[in-house]
Amino acid sequence: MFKNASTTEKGELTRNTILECALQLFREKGFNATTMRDVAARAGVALGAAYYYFASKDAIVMGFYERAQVDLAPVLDRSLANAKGLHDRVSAIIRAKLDYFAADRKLMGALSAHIDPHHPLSPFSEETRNIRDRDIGFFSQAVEGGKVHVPEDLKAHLPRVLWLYQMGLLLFWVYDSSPKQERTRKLFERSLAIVVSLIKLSSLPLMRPLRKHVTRLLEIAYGEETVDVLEPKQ
Amino acid sequence: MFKNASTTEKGELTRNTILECALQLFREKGFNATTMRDVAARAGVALGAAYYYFASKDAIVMGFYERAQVDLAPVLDRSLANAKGLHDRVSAIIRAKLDYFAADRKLMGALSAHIDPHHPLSPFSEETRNIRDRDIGFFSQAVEGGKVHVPEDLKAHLPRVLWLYQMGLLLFWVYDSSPKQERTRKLFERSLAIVVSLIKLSSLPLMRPLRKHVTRLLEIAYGEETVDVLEPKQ
DNA sequence: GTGACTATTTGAACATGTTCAAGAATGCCT
DNA sequence: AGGCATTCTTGAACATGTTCAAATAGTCAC
Repeated sequence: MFKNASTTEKGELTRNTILECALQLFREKGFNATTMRDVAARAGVALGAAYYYFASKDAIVMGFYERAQVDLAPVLDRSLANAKGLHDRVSAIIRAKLDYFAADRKLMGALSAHIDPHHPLSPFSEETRNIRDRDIGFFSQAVEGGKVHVPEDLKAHLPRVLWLYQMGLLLFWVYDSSPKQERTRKLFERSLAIVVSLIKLSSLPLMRPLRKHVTRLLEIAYGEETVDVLEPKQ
Repeated sequence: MFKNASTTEKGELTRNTILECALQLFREKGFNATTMRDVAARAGVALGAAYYYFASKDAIVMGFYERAQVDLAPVLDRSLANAKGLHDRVSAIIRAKLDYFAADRKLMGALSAHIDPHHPLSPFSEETRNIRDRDIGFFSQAVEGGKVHVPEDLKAHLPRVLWLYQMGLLLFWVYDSSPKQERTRKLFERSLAIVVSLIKLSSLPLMRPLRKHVTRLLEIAYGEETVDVLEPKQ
């Protein structure tokens, strides 16, 4: 998500300098209080250079996030390799992220402001699909190696549901003003226990009607309904 | 949520003129494409006058929302008076809102952008507590007159949960690009059926452990934990 | 009417995100 | 070396949200 892919080492160096200086300033003064003029000055370039490499102020944060995804991939692979059950695997993924982003919690708020799926920086947008799909991929792996039998109909949706669950948690965490975000920690522990229990219960024959309802709901929400759109209301 | 409460009829007139003209322009051109200079010009006042009455461009939308709450109150009272069961009562409340805001769906997006609870325009902020509590009050009424037995521990939280459910739905609706937001309609129907079923099931003895878990979770999320903060993990 | 005080209105100025035409630097080919 | 194309850099200018000192209008008491 940057404006001009540098084709030279010199350009790459300038881009990285701008990115690093911006992140420094964001951490020191906050995203909102840092101006692009501040960034350009610290990087020792002209204001226009910042815009040559980054489409907008927000896009700098996206640059950070994209790099984070690259950094995190090996960490997540390792975490998954070391965790056995579904609970531990999902927990490991989310913890790895909370740890990685701990020093930049405030900065994450600049990303979380983009709810509109049409905004290029939104977690739900077409432009960020690549990041999203890779992230969801880790949850797929968590489910696959989680030693819990998940019914096929739910299994198709579960990685994305877990991803949404994670996004909700991260959002709560970003704005959690409790000491060391302990509220998020507690919420995480308890909610994950419930989520995993519900997943385990989902294959019970007793749960089938509810499960059908829920998967149907997810299809609607994702805009991925199957052909029975004229199905009569039950 | 306006900056200067008008003490004169003249001031009140000017404020309303600015508000009406702004809303016109927001509907015609969209919130983002409308400038405060556009607003001032259409209202026939100076740019500074707009800021004398409204703290910011966003605050104009909040002015609209506050007025909507006033408009909606009698509608919601009537809707509740005409609906009998919990499902119908909650449905009536949410439908009334979807209907009222139908012509201004895009404009609602300007409000929904404020996730940060510390932002004065956020649905979760201290500044909007008054609006929030009144809205939650309607859900309390829906629960009270809904002819469903709700266990006491859950009952304390249910109006707020239903309010959150509604906010999620409205958010989905704001960004729903399907024809006539039919996806929202389907999601609403199905999800409300599930929500009401879960509420009905909540008083079963079988559900007590889960219910305890969930109410505990809600307490954490709201930052309203009771004294057993040192409770050992089970 | 005058003076004091308050409320309202004004528009130039400011702050900051963003744009863009022009110039400089670099690399390749003849 | 010169010419050309591409990339990078610049900073003035623009757009728009916002501020604020000064001017104007209105009210009340004397």
